[in-house]
Amino acid sequence: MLDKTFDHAAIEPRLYQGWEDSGAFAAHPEGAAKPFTIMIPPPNITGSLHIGHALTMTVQDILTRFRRMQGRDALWQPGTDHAGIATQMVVERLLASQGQKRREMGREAFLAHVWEWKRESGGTITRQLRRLGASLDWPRERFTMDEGLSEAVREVFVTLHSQGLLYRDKRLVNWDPVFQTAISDLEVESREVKGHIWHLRYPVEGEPGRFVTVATTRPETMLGDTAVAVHPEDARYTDLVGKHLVLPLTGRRIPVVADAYSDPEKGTGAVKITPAHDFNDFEVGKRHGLASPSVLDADAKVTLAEIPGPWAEPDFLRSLDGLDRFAARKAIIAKLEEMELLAAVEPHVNQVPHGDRSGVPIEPRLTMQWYVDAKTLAQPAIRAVETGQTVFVPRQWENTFFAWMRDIQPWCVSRQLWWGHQIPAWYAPDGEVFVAKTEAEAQAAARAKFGRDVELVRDPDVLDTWFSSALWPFSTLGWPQQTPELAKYYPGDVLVTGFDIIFFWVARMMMMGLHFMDGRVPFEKVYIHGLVRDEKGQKMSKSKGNVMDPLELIEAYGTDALRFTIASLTGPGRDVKLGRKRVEDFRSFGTKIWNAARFLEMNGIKADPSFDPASATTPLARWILDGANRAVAEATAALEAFRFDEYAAASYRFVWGSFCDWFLEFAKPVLNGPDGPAKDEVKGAAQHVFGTILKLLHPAMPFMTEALHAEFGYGAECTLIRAAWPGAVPVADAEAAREELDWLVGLIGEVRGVRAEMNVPPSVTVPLLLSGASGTTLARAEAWINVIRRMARATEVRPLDGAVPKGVAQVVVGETTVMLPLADVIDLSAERARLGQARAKAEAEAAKVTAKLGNADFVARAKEEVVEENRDRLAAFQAEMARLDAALARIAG
RNA sequence: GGGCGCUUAGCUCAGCGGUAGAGCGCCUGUCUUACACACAGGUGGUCGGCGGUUCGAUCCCGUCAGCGCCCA
Repeated sequence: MLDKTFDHAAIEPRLYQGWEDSGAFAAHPEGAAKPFTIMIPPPNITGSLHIGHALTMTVQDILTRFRRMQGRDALWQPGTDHAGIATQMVVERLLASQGQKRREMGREAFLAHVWEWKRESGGTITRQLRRLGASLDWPRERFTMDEGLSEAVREVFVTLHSQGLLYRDKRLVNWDPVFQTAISDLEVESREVKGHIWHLRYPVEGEPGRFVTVATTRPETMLGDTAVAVHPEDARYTDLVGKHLVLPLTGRRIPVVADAYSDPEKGTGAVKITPAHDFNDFEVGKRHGLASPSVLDADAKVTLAEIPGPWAEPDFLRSLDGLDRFAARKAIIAKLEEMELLAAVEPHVNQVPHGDRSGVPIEPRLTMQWYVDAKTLAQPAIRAVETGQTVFVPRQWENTFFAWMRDIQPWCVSRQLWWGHQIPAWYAPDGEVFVAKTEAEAQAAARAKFGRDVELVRDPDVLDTWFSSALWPFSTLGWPQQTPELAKYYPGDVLVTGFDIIFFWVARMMMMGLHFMDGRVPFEKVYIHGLVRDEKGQKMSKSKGNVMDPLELIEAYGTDALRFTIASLTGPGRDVKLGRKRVEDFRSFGTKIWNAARFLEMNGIKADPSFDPASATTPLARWILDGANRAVAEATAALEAFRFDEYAAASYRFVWGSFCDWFLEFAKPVLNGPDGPAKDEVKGAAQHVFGTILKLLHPAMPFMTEALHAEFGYGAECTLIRAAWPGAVPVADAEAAREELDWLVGLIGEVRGVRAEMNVPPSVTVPLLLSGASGTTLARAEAWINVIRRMARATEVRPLDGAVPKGVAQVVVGETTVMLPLADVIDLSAERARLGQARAKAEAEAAKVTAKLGNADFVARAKEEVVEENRDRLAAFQAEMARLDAALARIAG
């Protein structure tokens, strides 16, 4: 006996264990089945399951389970990401709380702590993915820093370097003063900050009393100014171009240069150029051959090292040495004001770049870093999307991808961190660099170069975390070894992710995949889903206090409820607004299925493989079998098209709206009746369709469906996951069955409607008298008498013979007028009003169609079938009006 | 400033050239022997505004407005 309710807390973990232990999630590279591959976006090892994971992983698991049931050799590749900065931050903080400092303990000891931390805490997210029911092939789990993936990283680094696509360069980078590392453009976010624009007066050399006023938002960098730029066509400054100014404080002579970068409309039209501390100024400096002294160090504190004396204000400059950039700003402004060189101060809202992890303003800093030539690698990736080798779903995201890729900048891949893949480059004492997979190879190269052994020092930096993530689609399959997995599962079928990492990850996988896998894309489709927001559409954040914990929802409502809710809300290109209430609502659907199962069980219905749908003879069996066929077709098409909302809706509609609301009710009289072929057929159809329902819903609701599958004997426990996805079964004369059942549903609906409107209590049952009924209708009424009695609260159904009884309510069903004698309860004027209303409605519709058909243009130009359809509709409305007129006439007297 | 998207019933959203739909909510009944996480019935919309294309526009085009996101 099934329990009264589905005990998710007890059943879900047991079934998951069962699947995992029986190898149900395993891919079979040795098998012949067509593969279906999804690479998990590797969660950070520092992470724990949040609601966004719940969305993306549910979507991936639905696809994986669906394709697996279709007979595909499904590989959903699991793994985690080492997450350089994030992890280093977490461990460093942990150590700090124990009074230990990273730099004091040294690199080796620190890394040992990180690995230790990973062993203890790194498995959190993978345990939580199991709670979500994710059918990942766990024995294949990879980690971006495991030995194999590290080998792939070295291989790629060395190969790109040898191809000239990876190089060292001294350029401006985004420097994060908190983490003391370079970060990529993508890790920088622009934030609005209220600040000021300061107007500084720089004296013109040799013309006492003459000044050029420059406007700047960063006065503290003026120590590093090496020019002032004006627009070449700015008449105000034409005579100054080529002359020199005397930079206050340092006393340095700096030229006035003409450069179109200076915007005459902005500020004063003259702009100070600080090549070492501003990306635009750096470009200007290159064009004019300017020096680029740095005036801020790794901590973003003032350094005088690159500002040679003699200085104009030596005491003041010395007081700045080692001062934080913002303190230096204050000091310099005060000093310039004192010197009467501050012309004006205006309030201003700045767009200030911030480190996305540290949250502090980043500092452009001139350093030597490793770069990947992204521009070159991007070209094949752009072409692959243009030609449809990789298709984004929804398509509009391709624009986002193109916009980024067509304007891509060199990718800075080195990071001044310890946790990550250490760069495989070694330096000789003279600075010569040797890039090699191992130190031995680097030594050999050095020996060949110098003719003797030299002492090599390895580059201390590590690679950007996204460097290894970019290789994920093939490194996880064993590359650079040519493994059977690599041969079978590359390229992947679909990559599922949010739009926020199209640049970070999708674009880079495309570049690396195409480059290292013989021009083959890493995945054929990219499905981009929305963000999870709260029920008001607000982004979830800890500070707003509106975060939802998926694990808490799972505990409260069960995994299936959460997953089905997510599927229902995941429409195309839309964010998912999720509230607790939504999950609670959709849990009802699971309960509904559970109760239907209990009903089947108490009627002795269980799996019966001997039942042949093609041999069904009763309209009821044929109708529900045909309905199941249609639901399967809709759901399958929806899943093929990544329409998770439609998949959920089609399943929901069929299960609740057809199977439970009508079929089970229609079946009750038969099931309560005598044993025999009719009962056997209803039971056969019921178990068959219920089996189909379990399969249909398994991708979205894996646990309850798997439990019921075993309970009803469709198969051993934990075998539904491998059951064949349902297809259409042959059903004889489905059309006729549909017509008959539609009539029945229509009749019951109409009778219920009129009874409710007339306020007839359910306890009052009345006969149904048929007027104008065809032979077919009379035969149907007789055949379904027990159903009609029960569902339409009727005592009997018979043709009207003789006079119309006093006080009837009437409804039109097709050609028939159904009369309900309600002498005691009927309100004649209300009934007249009701019929009048129905007639008015039919008349209004008829008028609309008449007008349409009266339009010569419409008849001449519209498609023939549309015209025909409207003629049919007009006839139907007119017939209905006639019957309603007759009904009104009957009660008139 | 550039780009993308959204605006349909009280709420959340489907539909996207030819009868406006769903779920939830709300209202009215009902503990009808699977289910009150239920059953039955009902209420509710000039499909953001204005133009255009078309025999016909919620749907296509233009424009305006509001909202959201991305990039500068």
